Amino acid sequence: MKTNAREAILAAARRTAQARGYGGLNFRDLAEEVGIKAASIHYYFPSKADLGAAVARRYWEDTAAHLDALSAGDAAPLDCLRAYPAIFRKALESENRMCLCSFMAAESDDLPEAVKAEVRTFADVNVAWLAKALSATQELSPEDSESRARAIFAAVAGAQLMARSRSDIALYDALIETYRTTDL
Amino acid sequence: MKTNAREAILAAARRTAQARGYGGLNFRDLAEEVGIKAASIHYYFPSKADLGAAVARRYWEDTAAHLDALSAGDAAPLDCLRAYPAIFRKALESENRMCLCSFMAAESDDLPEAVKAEVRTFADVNVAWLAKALSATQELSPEDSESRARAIFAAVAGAQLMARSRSDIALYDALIETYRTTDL
DNA sequence: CTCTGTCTATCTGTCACTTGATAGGTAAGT
DNA sequence: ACTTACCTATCAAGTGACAGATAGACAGAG
Repeated sequence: MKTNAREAILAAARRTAQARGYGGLNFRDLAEEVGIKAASIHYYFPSKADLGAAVARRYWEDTAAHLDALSAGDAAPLDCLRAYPAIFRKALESENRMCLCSFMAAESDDLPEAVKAEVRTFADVNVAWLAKALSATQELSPEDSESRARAIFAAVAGAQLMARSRSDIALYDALIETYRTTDL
Repeated sequence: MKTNAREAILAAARRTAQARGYGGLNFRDLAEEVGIKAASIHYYFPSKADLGAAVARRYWEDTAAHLDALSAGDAAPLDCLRAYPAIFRKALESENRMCLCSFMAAESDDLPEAVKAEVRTFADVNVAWLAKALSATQELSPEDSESRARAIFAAVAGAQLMARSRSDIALYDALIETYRTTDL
C-alpha cells in the first residue's frame, strides 16, 4: 500500500476527476483519501496542471492498453466493436462516474494546455481503434471508417453523459441498443 | 439597460455557465460583467443554487420556445428535424460555448438538487419535441419515437462536446453529416 | 401640499472558509 | 553527505454569504 504513493495519488485523482472534473480536484481532499498530507502531493506533481496532465495521460494509456488487449484477444473483430460501449458503461457502474476526458472536454476553457492535449489524445486513441476495428469488419474506405469511428465515439460519450445526468444505467443500455438497431 | 438587472444577470450567467459550467460561476465576476456589485446579485438570487436553477430554467424555457416556433412555422416536419442540430451548433459558434445542460449534466455530483431538476427538464423538453417531430414524419410507434428521440439528443450532445474539445465546428458538422448518412 | 413610512435596488464592509502553492524541517535509507 | 519521501506551518487569493447603510420612489395621513 505504502509502496507507491504516486500511483495511489493518480488512482484517487482519477476517481475524483471522473466524478467532479478537473475543477473538482483539490490537494487537501486528495491527500486525505490517499492518507498523506496535501503538500506531499506537490512533491510528485509540482502543480495542479502537472497532476491533471498526468491523470489524463494515464487515463488514455490505460484505455489504449485495454483496447489493444481487446483486439489482440480471440474475439472476432465485430465482437470487439460490440464490446466497445461496455468500457463507458463501467464508469457509470462505478458510482455513476463518467469518462474523465468527456468531463474535461466540457471544462476545456479552464484547462491548462498540457491537460487539454492529453484529453485530445484520448479521443484520438479511441477513434483510431474504432476506425481500425471498422475497417476489419466492413468494406469501408479509410475516410469512411474514420468518420464512422468519430461518430460512434461521440454518440457513446453523449449517451454516457445523458445517462449520468439521470443516474440511469438502463438508459445508457437503451441508447446503445437504439444506436445498434438504427445502425451506426 | 439599467431597466432590468435581473435579466442582465441571467444573460451573463448563462454565457459564463455555457463556457465554464456551474462551478465556473461566481458572484464577483458576474457582478462586474453586469456592472453592479456582487452583493446585489444576492438581492435577486439569494443563493448560488437559486441563481443556477433560474439560469437553467430560463435556458430550457428559451429552448422550448425556440423549438415550438420551429414546429409552428411553415417548414415541413422533416425540415424541422433537420434544423435541430443547428441549435447546438449556435453554441459552438458563440466562442466555442456548449449546451448549458450538457455541462451541468457532467457536473451532476456537485449540483444542488433544484439545479439538477432543471437540467433534467431540458433533456425532457428536447426529447419530447424530437419524438413528436419523428412521429410526424415516420411511421414509428410512440415507444420507438421516444427511443429514437433520446438517441438523437444524446448523439448531438456528444458531437457538440467532442467538437468543443477541439474548438472545431467543422468536426461538429462532419459528425452530424455522418449521423445522417448512417441514418439515425 | 407636505410629512412620514415603507419598499426597491443597490452599496460598503466583513466574515469564514477553501484552495493552490511554497519555504523549510525531518527522518530514514544508501 | 546526499537523496527520497514525506511533514508542519503559513500565505495570498478567491469564494459564498450576510448585516447593515443609503438613496430614491411612492403612497397614504394629516
